[in-house]
Amino acid sequence: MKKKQLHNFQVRPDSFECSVTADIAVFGYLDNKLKILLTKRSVGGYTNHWMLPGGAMEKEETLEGCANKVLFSLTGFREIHFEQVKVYTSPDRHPLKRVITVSYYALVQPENHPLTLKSNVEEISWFDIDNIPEKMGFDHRQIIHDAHNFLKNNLKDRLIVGKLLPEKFTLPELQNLYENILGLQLDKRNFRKRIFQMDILLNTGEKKSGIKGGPFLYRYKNQ
Amino acid sequence: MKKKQLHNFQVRPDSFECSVTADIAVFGYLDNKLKILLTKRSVGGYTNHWMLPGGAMEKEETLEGCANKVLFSLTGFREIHFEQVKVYTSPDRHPLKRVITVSYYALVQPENHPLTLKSNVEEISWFDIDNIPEKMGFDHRQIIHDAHNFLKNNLKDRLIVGKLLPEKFTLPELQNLYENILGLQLDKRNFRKRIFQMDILLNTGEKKSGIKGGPFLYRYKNQ
DNA sequence: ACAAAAGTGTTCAACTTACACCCATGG
DNA sequence: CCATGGGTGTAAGTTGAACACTTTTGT
Repeated sequence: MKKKQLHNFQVRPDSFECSVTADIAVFGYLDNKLKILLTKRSVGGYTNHWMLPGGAMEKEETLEGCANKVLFSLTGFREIHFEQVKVYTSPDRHPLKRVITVSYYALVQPENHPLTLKSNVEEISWFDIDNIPEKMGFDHRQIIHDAHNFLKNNLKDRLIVGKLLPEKFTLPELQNLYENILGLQLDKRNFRKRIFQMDILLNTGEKKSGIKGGPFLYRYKNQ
Repeated sequence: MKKKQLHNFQVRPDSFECSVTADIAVFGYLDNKLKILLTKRSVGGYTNHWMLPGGAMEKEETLEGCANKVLFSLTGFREIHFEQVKVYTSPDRHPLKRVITVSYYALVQPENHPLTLKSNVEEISWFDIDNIPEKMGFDHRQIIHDAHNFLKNNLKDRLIVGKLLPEKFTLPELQNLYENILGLQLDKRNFRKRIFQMDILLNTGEKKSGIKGGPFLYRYKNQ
């Protein structure tokens, strides 16, 4: 006779276990477009699908540590700052076994992070955020959507987009980045006013050449 | 010879697994104070410590499902709305084994949810949010702190505090609730203006008796 | 009738939005 | 020299903050 399970949800040695992965939505800004970094893997499930870089947490690491390790391993990117976005726990989200995933987002400058093919990666590429592949592995389309929303919301209060631009950039470049993230047009004068009020930029005095109008180059204050 | 692990973080059948729990920060509003619901368990680790209601996810359920089940089992509360707050993955956060937890927050009216001692619960009680026990189980002190911040931030844009009040309430009661969550004093007239602008309240025409001044009772619009 | 709490408007400052022209540079 | 994009200011509307007295009810 099957023993009726007591309603005791304390963790016991034999509590159910599953694998845990970190999936990282790396955003970049390239060709005046907000991009997201996707890979095709040469091993595992979904080998023919684009997916976010991600991988399984191991015994002695935090998920943040895992995210760092995995991202380095799949892309070579190092010392990237992450933030948690959301947990996905649908029982059938992974074809092989029960796996829950935590999504992170990160911002990088593609110029400083050239793409190289590391082992187990078949393809790696930046995709326009509003033009990602139709069929993606797992629930990564949803994860990207949620991460993009998270980024939009963060843009409003905190100001975390420095990482997406090279050290020196022009104000129109910064404005275009904002417009890309938010998906809307901003007024040039009002945008500049807001940015200057924040008092976070330093005019280097240099002008960017090759562009009509001769825009000044700025960089973020502090270090 | 130990086989060197390839840097392949794909999920495999033998990928590391751990238990996953949901911990729920249930907020209530009682005696004009914002409270959080804590339990002492009669089984498992930390039996002498207050802790958040929570428990382990099982094979065929989502974490949200788990949170619902666990909360019902430990408190009898049903059909509560949750939102994810954060994931905690420190390898040594649980004394028995590797366990990661996802925290949720929920809002209830204590009047509608009388506390009863369910099985495996030794004590259950509402605690003032700014006067929680010194020693708590696991990292629950941190989790409560993060959940409270989450609630504060949510209060600013979305308006999700209806669940903390009885169906009919006075504006001073609502204001006191806001002040409790935010931890600051608000101007009566400005508060009323803001709330009325939102156009979410309906004046029932009734007055609450037993209180000098004879305040009107309001309720949220729609259903 | 007195004490306690509810209810009510206005002013000022700060911020947000809309809007048009001149200047610098590249071709 | 002309086309392209960069840079600048002001006025109107909106929002947020400060502030005191009258009305209602309980005791």
